Amino acid sequence: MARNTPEAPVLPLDTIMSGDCVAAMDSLPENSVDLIFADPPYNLQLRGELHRPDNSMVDAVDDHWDQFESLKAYDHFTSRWMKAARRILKPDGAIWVIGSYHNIFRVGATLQDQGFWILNDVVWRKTNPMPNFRGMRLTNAHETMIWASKSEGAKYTFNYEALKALNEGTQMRSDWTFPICTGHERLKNERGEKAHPTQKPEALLHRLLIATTNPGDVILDPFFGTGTTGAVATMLGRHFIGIEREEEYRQLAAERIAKVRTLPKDALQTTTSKRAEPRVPFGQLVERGMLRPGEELQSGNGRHRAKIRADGTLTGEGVKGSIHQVGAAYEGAPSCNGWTYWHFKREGKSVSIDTLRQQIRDEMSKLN
Amino acid sequence: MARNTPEAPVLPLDTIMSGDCVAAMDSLPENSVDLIFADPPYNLQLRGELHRPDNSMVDAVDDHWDQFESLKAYDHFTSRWMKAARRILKPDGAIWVIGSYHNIFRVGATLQDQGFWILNDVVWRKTNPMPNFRGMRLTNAHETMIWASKSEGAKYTFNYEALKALNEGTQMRSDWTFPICTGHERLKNERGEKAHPTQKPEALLHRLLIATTNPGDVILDPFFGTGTTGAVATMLGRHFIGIEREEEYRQLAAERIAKVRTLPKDALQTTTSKRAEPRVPFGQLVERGMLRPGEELQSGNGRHRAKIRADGTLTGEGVKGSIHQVGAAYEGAPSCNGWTYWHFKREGKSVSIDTLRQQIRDEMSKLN
DNA sequence: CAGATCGGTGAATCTAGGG
DNA sequence: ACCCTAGATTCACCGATCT
Repeated sequence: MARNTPEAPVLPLDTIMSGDCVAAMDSLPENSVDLIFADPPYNLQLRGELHRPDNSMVDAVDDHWDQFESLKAYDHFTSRWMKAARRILKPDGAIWVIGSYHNIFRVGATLQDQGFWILNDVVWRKTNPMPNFRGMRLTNAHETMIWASKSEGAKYTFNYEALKALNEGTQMRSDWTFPICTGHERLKNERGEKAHPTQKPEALLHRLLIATTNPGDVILDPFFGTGTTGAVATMLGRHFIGIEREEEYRQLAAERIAKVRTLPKDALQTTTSKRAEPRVPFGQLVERGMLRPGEELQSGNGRHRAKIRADGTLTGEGVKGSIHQVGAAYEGAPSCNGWTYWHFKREGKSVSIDTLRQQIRDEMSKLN
Repeated sequence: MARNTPEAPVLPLDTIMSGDCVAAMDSLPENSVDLIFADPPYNLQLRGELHRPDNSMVDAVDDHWDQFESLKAYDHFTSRWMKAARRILKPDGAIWVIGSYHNIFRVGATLQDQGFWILNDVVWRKTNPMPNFRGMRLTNAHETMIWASKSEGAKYTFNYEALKALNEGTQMRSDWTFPICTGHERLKNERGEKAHPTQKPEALLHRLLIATTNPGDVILDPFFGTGTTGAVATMLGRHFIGIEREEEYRQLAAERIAKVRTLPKDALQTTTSKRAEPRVPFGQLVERGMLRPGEELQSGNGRHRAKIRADGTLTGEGVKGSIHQVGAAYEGAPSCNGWTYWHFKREGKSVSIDTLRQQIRDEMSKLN
């Protein structure tokens, strides 16, 4: 618990410090904060401009604070802030760091090198990531968070039951699904543009703080930005200490947090969202070996046949395409539900491929 | 393509090499394999197997030093096998490495340090992970795979359209959901126990090989285990080279792969990208009389017009140039795909000039 | 007013090939 | 090495406006 007593040196609770985060952390007493949440620059290495297929331009992260000269310079930066963070962390405290593949491997290795003990890596799956516009790679649809205690064997905080409750009674997994921060939650500047390029969703911090802190704990965020950590900490009855170099962000964060009211104790309810049935791509039946490339499907009416290819498309009678496209072409129809149209043979019987989809859905319904 | 000709040194295709993977890789010619898939040991306490960099003795010491030494040894091990792998990889080849939070950060950092260029990190979400029995942490429900090219700017293989097809028409994301390897797919030893502790599901390799290799490519797996990579590569018409130290695993893998049949060629064909299609100059439509000089084209949105000239350029509204240049100028856009932008009239209907290009391409494909 | 339509946008290492 | 040009390329969601 945080308490400013004569024994415990005074902490600047619920305030936003300015200046360089290393200097600011060095000014705080050692072994004094319960949790550190760090969202450091990712060291994205932009090349030129990127346009969407409709020719509109993508507003990319090109801020000066994300520019580093080399991997070595980034490692040096990481080492410095992490060492300062480690000093002020209580022995039983913990740290979270979020990043993408550009920086997270350097971050994770540095954590281990400094004696932190990794407890989990958590994947934030974005429901609505930005697509890969040029079709050159996979859609970058997740970010990685590392959760680590100060050292091996330390008694970290983990509210197992609370998380289990958040997850409707089954253990919380290491993959968390949330939308990116958009809409009214996204802070705007006076010009109506996004105020900060990388504002994190409050839902992410909500789960993280419920999981690994208790009411009254002190959470330090050395890259405070527009203060999501402070807003959620305040709402959940925790204390925060923010550090942010940019005056504009400090100002916005302070205004934002001033509006937040701490929830009454009994109000921390789970937001359970019922979801539609998950979409199952036909290709998954092939990947999983439920159907084999080269195998033949028959239409339910028995009139048509098509062969499965390795990428989950069908081919036959001069047509290629998805199960829906080929079904529609065969029937001369504008559209066709391939899931009910196509059948396969098992033990002499004709079975709808939809039964295989149902098997996968049954598995998936156990996930988030 | 893999071929053993006098020019290309002989590769031990579709075989399992024995011994230490570094020694085995060092015996292969440089720049010779298309893809490396590596599933290295995760365990950081590998003292017996690892060569200590300084040959110092490991005895009872404090935890921190012990952890540091073991990280150092693991890094050394990683560095060695990765360097050997890098030498035999073709300049336009790529590597995949799979791991968990115990080792993946060290692996990723080493990849970057050695000059590999990360293309994506991919999360394998397990539908049925082992629960965390003690309730002390989150259920560890995923593993991380890193996909990297040999160097920045290298021309890696990525079958974008095939993956999009596998995902039923939308871009494949960086999170892949599959069950862990169980049931009949899981190899058993004579005692009925699981033969290998970390056998990977074939579905994972199926997607990975469809995504980043072509039929005939050579895939090397330095930690072959029970040969999932070899089994799936064989099924998909790719070549493999396995390296495995344990006699028992080699034996099981060989038996397993011997039972696999390569899929027929037509099942292996996957959806291709337009980028791979032969280039057709617009002027050819004019030369062939499909469009006539002097004829007018309209933009798809109906707002603009241009006249065709005999050399296959367009003119109108004070602009001259290629179909792309004039479209871009009209729209005030940085670029424009003239093939989809421009339309002509036939029998009262507006038809995209791209349909004419397709006619020529269809003719050309018959010449092969 | 409900529903349809349209425009905007998000941590991105985002082209290929010929001269 | 650079320069230029052809031409390929997007998903989920939010909010404002229109019907």
